[in-house]
Amino acid sequence: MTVDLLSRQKCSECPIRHRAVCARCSPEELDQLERLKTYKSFKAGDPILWRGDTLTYVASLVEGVATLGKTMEDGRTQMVGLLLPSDFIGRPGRSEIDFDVVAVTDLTLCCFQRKPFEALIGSTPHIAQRLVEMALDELDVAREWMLLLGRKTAREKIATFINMLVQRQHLSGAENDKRALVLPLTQEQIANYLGLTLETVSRQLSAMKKEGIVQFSDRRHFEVVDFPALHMATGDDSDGGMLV
Amino acid sequence: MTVDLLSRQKCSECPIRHRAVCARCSPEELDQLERLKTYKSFKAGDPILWRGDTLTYVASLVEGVATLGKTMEDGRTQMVGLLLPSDFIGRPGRSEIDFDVVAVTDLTLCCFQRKPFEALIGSTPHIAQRLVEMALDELDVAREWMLLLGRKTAREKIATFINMLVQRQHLSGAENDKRALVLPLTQEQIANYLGLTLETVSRQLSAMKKEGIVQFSDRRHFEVVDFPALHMATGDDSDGGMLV
DNA sequence: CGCCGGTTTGACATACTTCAAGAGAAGTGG
DNA sequence: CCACTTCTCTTGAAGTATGTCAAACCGGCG
Repeated sequence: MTVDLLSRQKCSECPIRHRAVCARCSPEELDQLERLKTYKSFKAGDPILWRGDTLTYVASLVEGVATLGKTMEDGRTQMVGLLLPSDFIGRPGRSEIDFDVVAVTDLTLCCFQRKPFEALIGSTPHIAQRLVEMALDELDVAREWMLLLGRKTAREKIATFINMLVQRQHLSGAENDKRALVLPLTQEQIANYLGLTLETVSRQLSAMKKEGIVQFSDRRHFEVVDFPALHMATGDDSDGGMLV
Repeated sequence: MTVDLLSRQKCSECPIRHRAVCARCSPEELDQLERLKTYKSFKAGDPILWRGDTLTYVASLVEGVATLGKTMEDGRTQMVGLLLPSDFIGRPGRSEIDFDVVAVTDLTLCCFQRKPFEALIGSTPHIAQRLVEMALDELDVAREWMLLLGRKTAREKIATFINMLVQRQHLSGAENDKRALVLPLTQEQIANYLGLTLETVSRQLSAMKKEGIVQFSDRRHFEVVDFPALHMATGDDSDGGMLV
């Protein structure tokens, strides 16, 4: 369920200020955005957008986790993107969205009406530039995932997935203990992300626990014990980046 | 092997004029591009760019077919994109490319030095806009393909692939007989595109021939005989778009 | 003609799925 | 605070789509 918050936080204090679409904006440009924006909140499990919905607004994910997914008629589903804070939802230029966006945790969006936002793109090149950049980054990620989906084994998929979590979590400056990781997804969701069944995910995770590569404190929190082994298991670059 | 052609064709007579990055350009903007561009030709099988190469130029594919691919150390490879005329190669803002680009047929590129091109993006919004649009389109395609790679059966993959060929070939206004199709890839390449082995591709194609869904005239030319059955076999929207 | 890349076909192997049952957590309501 | 339901995860046994290995074929091309 949507909750519209009236309170508009200052963009300058926004946690995703330097990574979102607005990253490159000058103070004046930021002012324009600030007048346009609204916050919306969603509870874990809430659908944010359904495939085929008219896209009246676009948004930056401020806090929380969401998934992009596609579902076939018989129920098979494939997650095609994992949205973390600073990621962008929606596409200027298209009025319809082509997949489902679902809140995985409680989350809040920074929304802009699509039309005015599109106008802004035309007039402020900093946003357009950043948008191209973000789209191309996502494209790289999507292509990396195509390799994973098409060619990697179950074990490699899991290892790659964990490795990605590690990197994205570090990147976003969440400076908790370097090794403590939050797993926002259920195993069924992981399965949908990796093109596997939940049973296979469970079995592979158990195996990696038993082998001492990862260790779970509870269902949602774990840490990587053996990084080299994890890298090894991804199937990527056999040497990989030396330890963090 | 690269051949640099000196002759600069008029942009206004270019076959991909209205679909490539330059689609939206005004005559004056086109002039600027015209001064910047060079043509390069490649023979079938030539590598155009290797993963890790420095990206000194970006380009539009004018004629021919190329593939984007990723290869793992042990040789497994996954094609992550199929480039047809008007598609764009390279990404402004990044100096390195993250996958291999290979010419499948003889082809010609319309190249721009990356630096001047990036400058142009800053100054002419029409190019930036078109670039966002194209990047987001590619992203949609990539995500559709993720569903295919992660969840579809071999048969659904093949059917979807053929269906895509049909649509792209029609779209690009090549007005030969509506049903006659050119298959630019070998079965091994198709396999790499679909996350299968060549044997599976061969078997599924044979099956579809036997069932009278498609028909081959020679190794590279075929036609779809039974469109409804083809749609059915893709696993998408069971009704699908009524016949063309 | 004989080679060579691409394709076909068969027999066999296996990684992953499917089906099924049970055990923990975790939320819900009295 | 304790039953009761509902998720989520675990583990096993059996099935299957697809991969692997191997041989033969086919059409071009030098």
